[in-house]
Parts: sequence; C-alpha cells; structure tokens
Amino acid sequence: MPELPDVEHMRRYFESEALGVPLVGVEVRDPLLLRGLEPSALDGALVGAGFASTYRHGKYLFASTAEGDRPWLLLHFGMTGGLERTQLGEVDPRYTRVSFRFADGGALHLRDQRRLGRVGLVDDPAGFVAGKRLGPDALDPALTAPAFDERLAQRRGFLKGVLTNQQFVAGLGNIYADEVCLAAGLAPFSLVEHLSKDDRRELHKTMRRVLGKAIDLLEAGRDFPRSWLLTQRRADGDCRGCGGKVARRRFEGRYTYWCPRCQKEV
DNA sequence: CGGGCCTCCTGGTAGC
DNA sequence: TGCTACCAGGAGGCCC
Repeated sequence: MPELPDVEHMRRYFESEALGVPLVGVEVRDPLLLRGLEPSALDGALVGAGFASTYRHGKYLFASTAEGDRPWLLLHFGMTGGLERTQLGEVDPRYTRVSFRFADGGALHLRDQRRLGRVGLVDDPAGFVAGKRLGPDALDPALTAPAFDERLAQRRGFLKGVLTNQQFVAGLGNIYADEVCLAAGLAPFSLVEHLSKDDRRELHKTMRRVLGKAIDLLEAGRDFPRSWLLTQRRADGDCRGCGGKVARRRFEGRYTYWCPRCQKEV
C-alpha cells in the first residue's frame, strides 16, 4: 500500500477520524516499530492533548497535537502498514502494533503485518525531512517543471532508480515509479542523462497526473483501471495499450514491469 | 555517485 | 500433508 497516494489517503483518513478527540493513552503492542524510542515517551508527548493537524512528505505522515510545544507524531508505513479507526466496543484489528486511544472509547490503530513501519516523535517535520535529505514531495506545487528539470539534470543512471530515490523526489516507490514510466512512455531502464527536454517535461507532468489520479481513485474507493500497470504486475501481464505482454526485470532486489513496445528506451 | 545485494520482518502461494 | 523457495508497494548499509 504505502506509497505517496496511499499515504495521502491515510492522511485524509487520519484527518477525518482522529482530529480533535483527546488522547487518553498510547498502547504499544510491538516496541519494534518504535526503533528504540521508549513507549513512555509517546505517552508523555501525546496523552492529554488531541491531534490538531496532519502533514505529509513523501511516504511520511506527521500529526501535531493541540498543544504547540509538544513534538509531532511521525508515522511511516513500511511495506504493509495502514491506519484503522475503531469505535467504542470494537475489537482491535489484526496486526495492530500501536493504538492511539481516545477519550470517546475509540482508537486509531497502526496495523503492520510485516513490522517494517515506524512510529516516532519529531520536533519539527521540516527538520526531519531536511535531516533525511529527502527531496521535495512529488506533489509539492513548488516542484514546478523547471525545478524538476533542474534536479533531474544532476542525476545519472536508470530512470527507475532516480524516481524511486527519495532524495531525488519523495513519494514514489516500486509501483508508482513503474506506473509513471508507462504513462510517460519511457522505459524504466532508460538513462536519465539521455532524456530529452520534452521527455523530462512529460515525466514531470505525468508524475503529477498519475499520483493525483491514484489519490482520487483511492478516495472514491474505486478499482484501478486495467490499463494501469499495477493491475498487470505478473509474468504474463498484458499491456492494455498494445495488447502485448509486459516485460519484467529485477532491479535492486524487486521486479520492475514495463511494456517494451509502448515505452521507448533512451 | 549508481547499482547489486543483503538485512530487517511476516505470511501467502507455488512447486515438489 | 509437509517442506522449501520465492514473492510482496520500504529503507538502510555494505561493497564495487
């Protein structure tokens, strides 16, 4: 789930389900997700206040409390993380690792089957982002076509590698990098230094369109069209553009899918 | 710097 | 049935 569109979907879910209700406790069922942070620190920072606002940068989600001098909650969803709100009397969902319990008897749960997610505290999201050297969020309005172009000009290597590099642009993972490449008509193993000005412009425009559309689909609860590569990620998957079979190749330990006929390699 | 590969984890599935 | 190998939307670290 958790690439930019999924995390944005979760951010909106967090906003609609978890703002403004006082927190009475943070239950840490699995300290591994805290990566060394003491569970009592979460309690100390959050209990008594309610969540007041959210912020997302790439695949990271942050939430502030109503009391300004407190740190922000940081959530990262790894490969299998997700949020689920329960109401008074409902049982905690499967794979719940951390639960934020509200005064109304409900709770917001971080579920994470594979336990690769993370829960933390940061003084300031912008400082955290800077410390991690994350690139601009892929949907940041400030990431204009010229700004994108300028960043891209400083990179070398496979397009796929650049798109999934969170220090280049934050938010794209294995799935959406492939999706953007297909929609832009560019093969993922193209070398970014070989892209033309038009290619780069198309890439920027397409990246935003694909991510925006994915968010819309998630918000509407609709299935992704079969023309999307993410529905065809298997050895015999079809390219809905040309009717041929998709290609796949291992890249950094996982599979990249693309259509060699519809995506030009430069 | 980029790419290949390993690790941290769990669990579903394919193949024998 | 039981076992093994491999796979899954992330990320950090090591090596070349």
